[in-house]
Amino acid sequence: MVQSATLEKTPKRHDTRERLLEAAERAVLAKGFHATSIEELIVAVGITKSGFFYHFRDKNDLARSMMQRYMRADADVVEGIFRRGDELHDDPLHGLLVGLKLFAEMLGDLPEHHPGCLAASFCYQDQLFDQAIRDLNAESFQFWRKRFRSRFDVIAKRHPPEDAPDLEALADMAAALVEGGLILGRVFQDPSILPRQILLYRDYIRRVFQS
Amino acid sequence: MVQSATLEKTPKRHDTRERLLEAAERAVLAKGFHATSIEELIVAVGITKSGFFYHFRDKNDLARSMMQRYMRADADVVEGIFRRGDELHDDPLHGLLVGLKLFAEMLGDLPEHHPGCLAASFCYQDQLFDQAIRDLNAESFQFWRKRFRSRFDVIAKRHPPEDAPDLEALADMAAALVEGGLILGRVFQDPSILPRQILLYRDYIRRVFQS
DNA sequence: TGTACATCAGTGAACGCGCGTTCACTGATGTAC
DNA sequence: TGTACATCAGTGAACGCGCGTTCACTGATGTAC
Repeated sequence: MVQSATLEKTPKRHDTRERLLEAAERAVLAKGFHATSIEELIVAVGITKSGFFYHFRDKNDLARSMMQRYMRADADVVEGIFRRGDELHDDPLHGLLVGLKLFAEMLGDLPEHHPGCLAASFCYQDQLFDQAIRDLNAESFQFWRKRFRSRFDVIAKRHPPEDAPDLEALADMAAALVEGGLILGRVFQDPSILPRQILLYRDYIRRVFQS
Repeated sequence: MVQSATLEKTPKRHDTRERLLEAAERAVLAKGFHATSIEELIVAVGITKSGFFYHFRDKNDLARSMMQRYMRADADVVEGIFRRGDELHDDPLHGLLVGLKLFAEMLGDLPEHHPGCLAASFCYQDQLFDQAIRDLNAESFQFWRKRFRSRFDVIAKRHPPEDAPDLEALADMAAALVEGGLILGRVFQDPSILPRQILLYRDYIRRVFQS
C-alpha cells in the first residue's frame, strides 16, 4: 500500500493528458472511436468530465492528439528497423535484413498481445474525422513507403536484381504485412503471426536481391 | 423515368432485408458499427424504425447477419482464385499463379474504389460484439488459411522447393496482403495498391517454388 | 368460387438512458515586484 | 520576505439531442377447406 502510494504520487501530477491518451488508445483499439466514451476515459484516469475538456477542446481534438502521439511512436519503430541493422552492417541489403530480423524478434517478445494499429482503426472509421486527421493518417504510411523505397533504390544499385518486381509495391508491402499481420494475429489470437509475416517479407527481399 | 420505375418495381417487394444489409455494410465500412445508426439505414431503404426491428431482433443481430452475408461473398472470392486458374492449368502451381493474376486483374478493374473488408472493420471493434460474431470472423480467415495451405502442400510435392519458408505463414500472407493492401489503398486513395500487392505475392510464390 | 384465418411486412408513438458539450466557479502552484 | 496577480488543472451541475428498443396495431398477401 505504501509502495503503490509512493509509486502513484510521482506520475499523478502532470501527466493526466498522457494517461487520457493512453486509455483512449486502448479503448479505441478494442471497440472503435465512436463507441469509446469520454465517460469511460475519465473513470479510468480518475478525473471529472470537465477535467477532460480542460485537456481537449472536443472529441475530435482527442482523435487528432491520439493520431499525433501514435505517429511519433510509429516513426520510432521504422527508424529502429533501419538504424539498428545498419549499426551492425555496412551493406544496405544486409543492414535491412538484420533490421527486419530484429523487428520480428521484438514483435515476438512483446509481453502482451500487440493491441493493434491506430492508423488502421482510424482508416476504417475515417468518415468520423475531419480531413486534417485523414491527412495525418496518410502521412504516417507515406513515411513507411519513403523510407523503404529509398532503401530499395540504394540496395538495387549495389545488388542489381534480375527480374526485379515493382519496388514501390515492395516498399508498401512492409506496412501492408504489418497491418495484415496485426489483423490476423488479433482474429486468431496468435501473437506469432505478425513476426512470421515479417520474416517472410525478409525472405522475399533476400530472394529478390540475392539472385 | 419509366425505365427506372420498372427496374425498381421488381426488387422493391421482398428484398428490404438485403437492402438494409447492403446499406449497413457501406456505412460500417465508412465509420464503424457503433457510429452507424439504425435511423440512417431505414432512411436509406425507405421504411420506418419498427420495420427494421421486424427484420432484425436487435443491432447485434444486424451485425451477425452482416458478417454471414460477407463471409458467403468472401468465400466465393477465394474459390474463384483457385477454380478459374485450375480450369486453365493442370499444374497446381501454375493454376494458382493464374488464379492470383486473375484476382489482381479483377481488383484493378473494379468500377469504384474497393470499399474495404468487413472482417477487418469488425476485428478492430470486436469488443462491441459477442463471441459468436468473433468466431465467425476467425472462421472467415481460417477458410483462406486452409485453402492456401493445402494448395502449398500439393505444390511442394510437385515442385519441391529448396530452402522453403514457413508454409503456414505463406498461406496467411494472402489474407494479410489483402487486408494490408485494402488499408493502404484506402489511406492513399489509390485503388492500384491492392492488386499490386497481390502480384508481389504471386511473384514471391513463383520464386519459392520455381527455384 | 367464396369465406376464415394466418402470416408477412411493415406503421406510429412513446420510452429512458447515455452521450458530448457548456458554463460559472475554485484551490493550488508559479511569477513579478 | 511578503504581497498581488496570473496561470494551471481541474470541479459540479445542467443541457438537449439522438440512440436503441418496445408495444399495440394494420393492410396486403397466401393458404385451407
